[in-house]
Amino acid sequence: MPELPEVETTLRGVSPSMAGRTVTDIVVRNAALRWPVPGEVRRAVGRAVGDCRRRAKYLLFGIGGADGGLLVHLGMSGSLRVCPADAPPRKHDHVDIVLDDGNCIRFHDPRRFGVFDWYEDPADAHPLLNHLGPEPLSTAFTGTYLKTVSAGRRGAVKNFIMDGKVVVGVGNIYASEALFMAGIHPNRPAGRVSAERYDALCQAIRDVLARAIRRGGTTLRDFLDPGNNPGYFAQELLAYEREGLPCFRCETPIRRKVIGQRSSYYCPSCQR
DNA sequence: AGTGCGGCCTGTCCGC
DNA sequence: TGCGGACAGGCCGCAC
Repeated sequence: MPELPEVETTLRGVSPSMAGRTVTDIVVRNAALRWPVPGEVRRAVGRAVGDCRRRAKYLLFGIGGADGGLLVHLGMSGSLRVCPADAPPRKHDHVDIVLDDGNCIRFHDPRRFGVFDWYEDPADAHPLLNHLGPEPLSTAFTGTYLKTVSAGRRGAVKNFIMDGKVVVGVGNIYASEALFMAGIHPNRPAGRVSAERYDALCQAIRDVLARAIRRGGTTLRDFLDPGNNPGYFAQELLAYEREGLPCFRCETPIRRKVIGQRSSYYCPSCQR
């Protein structure tokens, strides 16, 4: 389940194979992703890949001279890998970006919650991107910002930090982790978290995401990077999927509770 | 405006 | 052993 660290890991994995290469074909085997893959993606054919970057959990592959590029979201079960273009596709290998060196970037997504689309410059004007909040690892993301935006909000702080309009890239795993690190109960109303504790939460979010990126992401079940390597952050998780196990801080059993339709893990003693 | 929830998907796991 | 159902979850879009 790719969250920001897994998407960043994917970007770092595919970028060296893509940048500067010319796209010779886009092969769409199954266009029925979250939204139909549009024919416009073929605008990349015959052009070179330029700037490769990430915005939130979206991968943006700029295409030289096309005033736009390819937008990819891995959804819940998507992955990209680099492989020979003539390698036989596996089940759920829906799209290939074929490159002029004989390799391709292959998009695989069993659950098809992913997105493969074309964007026009500037990418941030794309309907999927134009409402997004700040990047958690940018200087715009601060405790003061969280405190300001949360004013009057009565929903759970966990849902608040998972809201892409507030801050992007904080998914279910890292939300639980950051709230544990900051000692904040996931169910606490967002508007009732103090400025000091939002400073701590901001720091925890930055810290957990940065460490997870360094470990190549979190492999819980099936995440593999483009070179087929798992991420090594799972062994550093403090709360997520530790229901019933002792809290590392106070040994109280970690509890699981569904908040906003998602499993949340927290220490009922340390997190208030 | 903020909040909550349905829906999209398939692989995996659990209980009968 | 087989089978149905719950569950996993990012994020849009809708209803209140």
